[in-house]
Amino acid sequence: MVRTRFAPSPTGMLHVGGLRTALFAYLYARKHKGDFLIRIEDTDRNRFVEGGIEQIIDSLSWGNIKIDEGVMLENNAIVQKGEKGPYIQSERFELYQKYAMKLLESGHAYYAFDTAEELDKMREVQLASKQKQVYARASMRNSFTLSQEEVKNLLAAQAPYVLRLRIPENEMIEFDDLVRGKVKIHSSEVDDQILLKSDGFPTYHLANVVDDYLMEITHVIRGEEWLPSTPKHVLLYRAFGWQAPTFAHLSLLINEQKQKLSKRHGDVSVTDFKEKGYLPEALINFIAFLGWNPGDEREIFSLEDLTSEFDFDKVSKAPAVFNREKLNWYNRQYMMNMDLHEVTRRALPFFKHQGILDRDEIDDKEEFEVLKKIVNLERGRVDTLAELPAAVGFIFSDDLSYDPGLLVWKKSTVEDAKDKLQQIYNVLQADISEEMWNKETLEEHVISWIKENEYGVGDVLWPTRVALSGQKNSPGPFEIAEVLGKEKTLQRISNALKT
RNA sequence: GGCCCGUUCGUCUAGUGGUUAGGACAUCGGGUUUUCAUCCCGAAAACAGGGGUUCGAUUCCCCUACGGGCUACCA
Repeated sequence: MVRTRFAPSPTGMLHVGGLRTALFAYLYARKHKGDFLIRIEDTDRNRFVEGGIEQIIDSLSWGNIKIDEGVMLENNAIVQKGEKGPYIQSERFELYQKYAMKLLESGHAYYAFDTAEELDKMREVQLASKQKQVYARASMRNSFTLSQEEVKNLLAAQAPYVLRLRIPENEMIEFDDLVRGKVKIHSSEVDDQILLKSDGFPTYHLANVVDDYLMEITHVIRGEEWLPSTPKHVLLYRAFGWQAPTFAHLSLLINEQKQKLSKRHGDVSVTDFKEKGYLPEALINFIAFLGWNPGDEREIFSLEDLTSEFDFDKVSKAPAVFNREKLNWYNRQYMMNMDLHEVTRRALPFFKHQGILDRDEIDDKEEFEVLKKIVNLERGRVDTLAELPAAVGFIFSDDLSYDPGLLVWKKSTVEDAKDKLQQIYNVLQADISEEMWNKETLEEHVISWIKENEYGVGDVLWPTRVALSGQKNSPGPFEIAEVLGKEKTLQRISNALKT
């Protein structure tokens, strides 16, 4: 039974890199009919952000990543589900104490009483003498350098202490990584990691290992930044006598400048992309392809497709640049190919935001149908949902202001343009009833009328389109006319005649 | 500084000893189209460098360079 987990700290927004890590963990679990769980790693009380947990889970569910176990949201309230809980580390406080004590008893952990200043000094000296930057066990104040008596006294006097992991001497620590293969690090490079802080809270390393074991996690899927500390984790599993899970360390997401994706250089959080009008399907598809591919030339993958095809043997080791252009392309693909009703529904909040609508839900069926047509006009011409309201703004504007010269097609003249507009006005007025007013009928009729009169198509259609849109570039005149309806269409043509 | 990880077109990548090194985004050119967008066709564009191993290296090994990560009582 495969069990994977995503274990964020509640420090605020979910980073797109975090979304990708969660996605890969989710996909792997799904593919193997296992469970995907969420655990909150809030052992650092200084980094807690109010509402952080909700936001992260919210972002995951926006991306359609379903949580099987652990921390989730129900009616916007945090709930925990599953047999292995609690799933929030601050609620598991005693547990870590207990396991830390076991390590102490078995000699894998020891007391250390050094102050922050002493540790700073140690590092300073090491740096100056070009020694390794690891805890100098032999020259600091700890179970090794102090007598049992002294340790006992310090403890009795309630002196602050930490528990450190005793790293074995002169040993090559090896582990297999699903994306990197065999990784080896010599124990002399590994620090005597603090396991229990002086405030009694565990560090990531202890809590992570204890929880992954207790929650029966089979595959630890996380970012590359954890690779250097994995030997500590391997040693911890061994010290406890537990079998270590399988590791998979994902490469990082970087920006165009090849640096770690960060807030300073633009959008990084999932909410940013949601608010910019990206479709979750597009973001997920794009992000999955940053470091993974199916091995052939297909590019459009639904979450279901990804679930069945994802595997770590096709995950690349190199970091990937988060390229906005490609994301935009994906988003367009999804906007164009998604069911119009659905796209429109999702665009509603953006229309509201732009003040075109006064609400983000529409119950009236007819009103919604009209909006669908409006959305359809521009959905293939914009990158995101957020750009839609502005793009269709001309539909809602009752007086378009544009340079009359814009009505003139190529080498034609103002007079000719107006002549054509007057003629088309008459034709539409007389020949096409309200009932027959749709783009197919309009096009059929107008085009044959143009042919009969041997007019140039552009000579008629260009001024008509400009009269209806007021813009140099826009959808075609028949599409716009359909959305506008007969009355408004004629009104706009007549307005153009007056310019 | 030390350790670890990485390196194929500008970008995402395919490729696992013998290929005209393929695709996608972006770019440029052409076509369809009343404009834009779409669509179609085409072009330019890459194996970081140096040593090995081999009949033969993008592919395997080593070194160098470059990039990144870690080096906290943060995760």
